[in-house]
Amino acid sequence: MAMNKTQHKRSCCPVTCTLDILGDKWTLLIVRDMLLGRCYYKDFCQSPEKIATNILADRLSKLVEHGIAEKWIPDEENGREAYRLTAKGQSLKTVLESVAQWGLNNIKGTEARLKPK
Amino acid sequence: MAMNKTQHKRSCCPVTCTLDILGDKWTLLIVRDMLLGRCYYKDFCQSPEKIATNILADRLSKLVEHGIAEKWIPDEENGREAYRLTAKGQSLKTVLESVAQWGLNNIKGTEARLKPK
DNA sequence: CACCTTTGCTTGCGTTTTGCAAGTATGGCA
DNA sequence: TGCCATACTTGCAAAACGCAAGCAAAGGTG
Repeated sequence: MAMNKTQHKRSCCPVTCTLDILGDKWTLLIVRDMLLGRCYYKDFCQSPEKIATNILADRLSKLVEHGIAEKWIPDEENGREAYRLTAKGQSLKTVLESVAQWGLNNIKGTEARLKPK
Repeated sequence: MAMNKTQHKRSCCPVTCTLDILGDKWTLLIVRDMLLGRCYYKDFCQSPEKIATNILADRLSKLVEHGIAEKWIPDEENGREAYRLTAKGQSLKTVLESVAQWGLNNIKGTEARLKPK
């Protein structure tokens, strides 16, 4: 999948710059899952939207690259690698909440169903 | 440009459904411009991000199709067609504000420079 | 400790979307 | 009536996406 070439900034508008990082159909869904406490690659694959694995790998590396997420090893019995949000990533919670609220108010058939893991 | 086939809903999550409509690099910028009072095709073309005209036409038609924007004729001396947000579109203001605030807080070099027209 | 399964990716390839340039149709104005 | 600005559409190459398959490494099992 495409790697990061030095990316052109379309403008200095904060909306534009945020969209340059988060403006696609998948990135915020991964952030959503992380906010719900999911952290393993497998967890993201199993979300109901069924992201393709190449897209997932690409978005995770970009989230890390932008300092929104980071890799770490949870202290559980198995020492598998995982991902979690940085403070910068955690601060996306307000964005996610406003997006979710707009969807609930304006799109019929939506439902806040996902539960923290 | 690709017209709307009956679109598959990835899940009932309000974040997902919102991203199915707004999740790309351009749509929210058009909404931003409309919130700032811009309404003519030309106005959107002249924003600093320099959207391509085929993308703009496509996004405008999708915004209208989703009931976020509508065409209307302003009562000015010239009777040109224009676009404006519906109530549903206006309610995206909170989303835009949270996105803009996150950008201002987390991306260096961003600046809220655009002024209402 | 050999083998099997799960996990976390990468690769290939056909389809869709994007970006850029050029072309066209329509309305307003002189 | 002719010109110019506006509001698009069209064509095409390049990039991104979506799907299936493959693969390496870690863990668990007998």
